[in-house]
Parts: sequence; C-alpha cells; structure tokens
Amino acid sequence: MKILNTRNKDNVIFGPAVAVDTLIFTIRDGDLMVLLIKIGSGPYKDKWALPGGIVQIDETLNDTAKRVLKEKAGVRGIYMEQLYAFSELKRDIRWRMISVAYFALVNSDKINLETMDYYSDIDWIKVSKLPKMAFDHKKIIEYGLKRLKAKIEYTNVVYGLLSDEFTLTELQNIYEIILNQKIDKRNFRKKMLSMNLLEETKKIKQGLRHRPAKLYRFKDRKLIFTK
Amino acid sequence: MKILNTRNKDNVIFGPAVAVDTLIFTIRDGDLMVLLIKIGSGPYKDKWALPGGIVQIDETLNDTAKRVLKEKAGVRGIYMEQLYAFSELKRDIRWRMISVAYFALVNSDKINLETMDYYSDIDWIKVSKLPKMAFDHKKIIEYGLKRLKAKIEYTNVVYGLLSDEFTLTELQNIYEIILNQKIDKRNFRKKMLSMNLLEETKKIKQGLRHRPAKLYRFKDRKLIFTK
DNA sequence: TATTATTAGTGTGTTATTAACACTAAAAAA
DNA sequence: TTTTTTAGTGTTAATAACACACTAATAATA
Repeated sequence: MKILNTRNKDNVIFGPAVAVDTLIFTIRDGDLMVLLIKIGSGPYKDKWALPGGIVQIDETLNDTAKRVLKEKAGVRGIYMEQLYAFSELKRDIRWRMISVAYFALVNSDKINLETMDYYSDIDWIKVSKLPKMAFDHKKIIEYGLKRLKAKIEYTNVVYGLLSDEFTLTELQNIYEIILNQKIDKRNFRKKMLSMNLLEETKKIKQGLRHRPAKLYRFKDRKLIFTK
Repeated sequence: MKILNTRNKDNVIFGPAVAVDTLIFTIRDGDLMVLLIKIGSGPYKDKWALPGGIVQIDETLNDTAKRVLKEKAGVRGIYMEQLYAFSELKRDIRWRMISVAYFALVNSDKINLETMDYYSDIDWIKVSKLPKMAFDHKKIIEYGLKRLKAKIEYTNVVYGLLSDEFTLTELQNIYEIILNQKIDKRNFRKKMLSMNLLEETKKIKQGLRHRPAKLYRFKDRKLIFTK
C-alpha cells in the first residue's frame, strides 16, 4: 500500500494523508498502562507506537478510532474522545501524515485477550516506563496523560476504567494511580459522594479477610461534567 | 481546482482532504464578533463561512492557520490555538473534507482594514446574531465560544483582544462581553490582581470627563495558565 | 470658581470549598 | 479469642468566592 502526498499537474490536490492514533489507557496491577504495538519493519523497526489506522474516505475520525479500537484491542462501546491533531512535517519520515489522536479508557477485565494475544507485537506498557517510541507518539501520550489528569477532576470519565460495581477504595486507587499522588481517604469520599455521580448498590464486597466494603456504581455510564 | 478523494486501483490512498478553518474573534462596539466571509458561488452561494484554506503538503496545521489569518484578516503574530477536527462525512456536500478548526483572538484596533476591505464579501459579524452559515460552521463557532468562555477563567488569553495598555474597567468589559453577564467590580479587580498576570504602567488614561484610570499591561503576552 | 456628571477606586462580613488529621468497625484467619 | 487488615466516619482551620455601597478625581458647564 502506498500513500501519495502531492499535487499533480492538473492542480488536483493530494494533501497530507490523515490517520487516527489511539491512546488506550487501562489500569493493571496498580499501574496506568497504555496499549502499544511494536513495529515490525521499515525505518521505525523495533520501535513502539500507538495503534492507529488510516482514515478511509467513508469514515469520520470517530469511525476510524472505533475501528482501530475494535481491531487492535477487541473493545467496543467504550468512552473515547478526540485529543488533538498532530501535523509536524517530519513526524513520519516516510510520508506526509497528519495524525488525529484519540484517547480511550478501558477496563482491562473486559479486554478480549484472545484478540490481543493474536498479535505478538502488541502489549500493555506502563506509562511510567515507556520504551523507544516511533513518530511523535511519546508526545501524544504525554499530551493525553495531561488531559486525563485534568479531566478526572471535573467529570466521571474514570467509569471507563472500572467494572460496573466497585468500592470507594477501588475508585480512590484509580485516582491515586492517575494523579500519581496519595489522596486523603475522608476528603476523597466526601467529595465523590457530594458530586452526586455515584449510587449505592445494595451489595457488599465480601470474602476478603477484613471488613467488607459497600459496592457503588456510576449513575450514568456516559460522560458527565460536574462543573 | 479539484479535490480528489478516493482510492485508486493501485491501492494508493486518496483520503479525505484537510482544511483549516479559522475562528477569529474580536470585540467591537461592545460586542463579541467573528470574522466571516460570504460564499460567492456553488451550492453554498450567499451563505457565510469561516475563513479557511486547504492544508498544503508542506504546511503544518499551524502554518495553514497562520497563512489564512494573514491572508484573510491581515494579522500576524497573534494568539491562536487548535480547537478540534470536524469530520462528518457530509459536512461539505461537494467533497470529502476534514476541517481542523483554529481559534484566534485579535484586537480590532490592530486589524489591517485595507487588507480586509479588499474583500467585499468579508465582515465582522456579531456572535449573537449569526446569519445562515455554510457547512458545520455554526457548530464550530459554538464550540469555540464554549472554549473561549472556559479559557478566560484560568488563563490570560484575553490579552489578544486588548491593546498593550488598558484600564481594569476595559478588561472587565471584555470579560462581561464574552461571558455575557455582569461581574462585580470589586471582586473582579481583587481576583485579577491576585492572579499576578498584570503589572501597572506608570501611566493613566486621561482626557475623559471623569476620574482618570490607571493603565495596566499583561506581564506576558503569551499564554499563561493560573491553575 | 462652584456645581454637575461620570467613571475610578476601595473593604468587610458571609458563605462555600478545600485541606489536614486519627480513631472505631467488621470481617477472615490463626 | 486474638490478630491482621481494610472500611468507614467528623471536626476544625484555612482559603476562596460572593454580596454589597460609598468616596475620589477629573472635565464640562453654569
């Protein structure tokens, strides 16, 4: 497959090609991780990159992001938003490519591992220990992380990282991992509950060798702003 | 000029074309205004649109935005940022076009009117009284306005709308116009000064038939975040 | 030169939000 | 029944946000 970026003698435009790169975050084993693929050939061989795809003529950017998400991570119907369009001339040395980055949050329990294991060159990588990366993808990850940190403060966006029901401690852990800092338990609970995003289930999480915890769920599993 | 959006038999990609549309805000006569052009021919004849341009093969999106800004409004070196990429399939019924919207704030005193008057079909239009608009440009303006309202709360971005030196009352007026609401004078001044973005000039604004006002300037004429 | 009109400039009390901080409760395991 | 472990809870202090009204300085005019 070739990608053509030029302008011919009839003045027909062949502008920059457009791709979508997806920044798929999850939390596993107490770490914030991002889904990366390892490039198998060409000038970026053995570098890691975000899963991405070329925008087809009959796809919106959202369509492309959804398709990539499904093809690469085997997930559907999760929270996703456009991040930013990256367009430096030499960001891809092979051809002129504009990349519109999307970010998504997935619950690693819900990931279809079969789909993923099919690729030998795809893996979850700790955001705190990124390997050598192709293109400007490190920059994209940093940008997305910044957005994520900001967004959890005034939205319910973290629902994407959690299963339907969770304890307040589990929720707090998510916040602490993303913000990379300890949060006071009492203040966190007070604030969370006052935001009116959560509702109690009647259930408790039992079987552990300590006091059982109440299970909560998000009232809405779609993005809600609180200020 | 033709724009080609397809994929040929050799599997060479001719993806969606990419344009930049610029949302150029200014304040004039106590109103927030946006620069629009009137389309002269084709299916969108007589509708208004944002000034825009096709992204050339050797331009970043920023380059294109700067070029459009200079060509259409005759302004250079002002504050500008990427807003969002709009990509609905039928947003332009003529061809498949992705638009990356940029927004910019200009001081109408500094606008090169000669450049502007050259176009009979370009004008400042009140944001509160938008005419029939082509494409999804109304949506883009609404999106940009939302961003602007949010951004003036935690940055010094309004410097773009003001001349170098201004009174606190002039500054407050800008805020009231953008937010479309009255603000308490004392609280506004207290907050503004505590943000540490402004510095006093030694000058005052005299000659009006009332008490003269101190003139201030922004310490930095580049974007600063305050929280 | 005294008066008028107009906008500049200033402080305090109240309420809401954020931040700091430590003990008791409930279960499972030993 | 004792131990271990995490769940769950309230109060005080500091800070930020909000509501609110009068005096000060100039130019114009009588």
